[in-house]
Amino acid sequence: MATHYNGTDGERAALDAYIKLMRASAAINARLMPVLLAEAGITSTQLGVLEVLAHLGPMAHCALAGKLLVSPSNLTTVIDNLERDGLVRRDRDATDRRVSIASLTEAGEARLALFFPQHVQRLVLAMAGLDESELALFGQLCRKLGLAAAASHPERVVHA
Amino acid sequence: MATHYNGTDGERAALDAYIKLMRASAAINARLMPVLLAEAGITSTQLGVLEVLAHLGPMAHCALAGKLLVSPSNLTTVIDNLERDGLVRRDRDATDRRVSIASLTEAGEARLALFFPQHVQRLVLAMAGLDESELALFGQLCRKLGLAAAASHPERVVHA
DNA sequence: ACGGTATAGTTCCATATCGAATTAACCGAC
DNA sequence: GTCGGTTAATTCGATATGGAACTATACCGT
Repeated sequence: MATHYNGTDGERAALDAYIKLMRASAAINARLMPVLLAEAGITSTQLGVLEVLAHLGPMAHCALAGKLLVSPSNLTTVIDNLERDGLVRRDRDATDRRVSIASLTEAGEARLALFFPQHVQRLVLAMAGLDESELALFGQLCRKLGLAAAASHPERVVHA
Repeated sequence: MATHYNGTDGERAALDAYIKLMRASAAINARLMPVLLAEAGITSTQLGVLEVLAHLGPMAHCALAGKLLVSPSNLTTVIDNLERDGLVRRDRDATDRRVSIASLTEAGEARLALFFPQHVQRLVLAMAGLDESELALFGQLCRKLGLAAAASHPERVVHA
C-alpha cells in the first residue's frame, strides 16, 4: 500500500490508486519531456497544441483550451511562445471578432514531422512496462476514470 | 481511438494509452486542486511535501525531491513558500552541514489534520468512475508502468 | 594535509499554470 | 437602436517547474 492514511477501505483504495496514478504520469513525463525539450525545443503543452492543431486543423483558443484541459490564460502564454517561434499563427475569426483562431504554420508542420516519430519511439519505450493487452486495459480504465471525473465537474466541458 | 497517428500497432497502442493517462490525471486534478487551494490555501506540490513529511517524518530536501519526482530547484521554491506560511521548518543537519532537513511545524500538522479528511472525501468522489476492484487493478497497472519507466531512467532514483 | 571530485542546496532564467480583473465583441430583450 | 448580460481573449500577480551555474561542504586518494 502506498498510503498510510487511516480511513475507510474505500478511502484508502481511492488514495492509493490516486498516488500511483500521479506517480506513473510523473515517471513517464520525467522520461519523455526533458529529451523533447532538449532535442526539439518543445515543451509538453506546446506539443499538445501542435498535435491538436495538426489532427483537427485550425481552432479557436476556447476550443483548444477545452481539448487540452488548460485555462485560457495559460493558453495565451503558450500560444504567445509558439507564435514567437513561428510554429503557430493567430487569425481573427471573420464572423466573430472576439475569437482568435490558432493554426499551424508551414514551419510548425515541418517541425512536428521532424520530431514526432522519434518522440513516439521514446514513448513506446517509456510505456514498455505494460504489454499490448495491458495497455489496452489500462487505457480503458483511464478513460472511464477521466470521463467520470470530467462529467462530475460542471465547469469544464466534457470532451469525448 | 484517441490518436490518428499513422504508426505501427504498438506505437498507436502506446500513444493512445499515454493520452488517456494524461487526460485522466488532468481531469482528476482539475477537480481536486482548485478546491484544495481555495479552502486550504495549499497547492498540489505543497500537499505532496506535507504528506510525505507527515508519513515519513523529517527528511532531507534531496530525499524529498526523489519521493516527489520534482527537481531540487523546484523543491527550494516550494519549501520557501511553506516556510513563509509557517507550515514547514528547515534545519541544518548536524553531521553533514550541506543537507537541509525539512520537518512539519505544529501549524503544519494542524493544517494537514484540518483539511486532509475533506480532501480525501473529494478524492473518493473524483475517483468514483471506477469501483473498488477496478481501482485495485488500475493501481497495479499504474504501479507497474511507473516503476518500469523510472527504472529505465538512469538519472532519477527509483523509489519503491 | 592537500587537491580533485562529488554532492546538497540555492539562485537565476524561462516557461507553465491558474484565478481574478479587464477589454472587446456579441446578443437578446425591450 | 440601445442596454445589460454573456462570452473570448488578454493581462496581471502568484506559484510551480526544470536546467544551468554557483556555493558550500564532504569525501577520497595520495
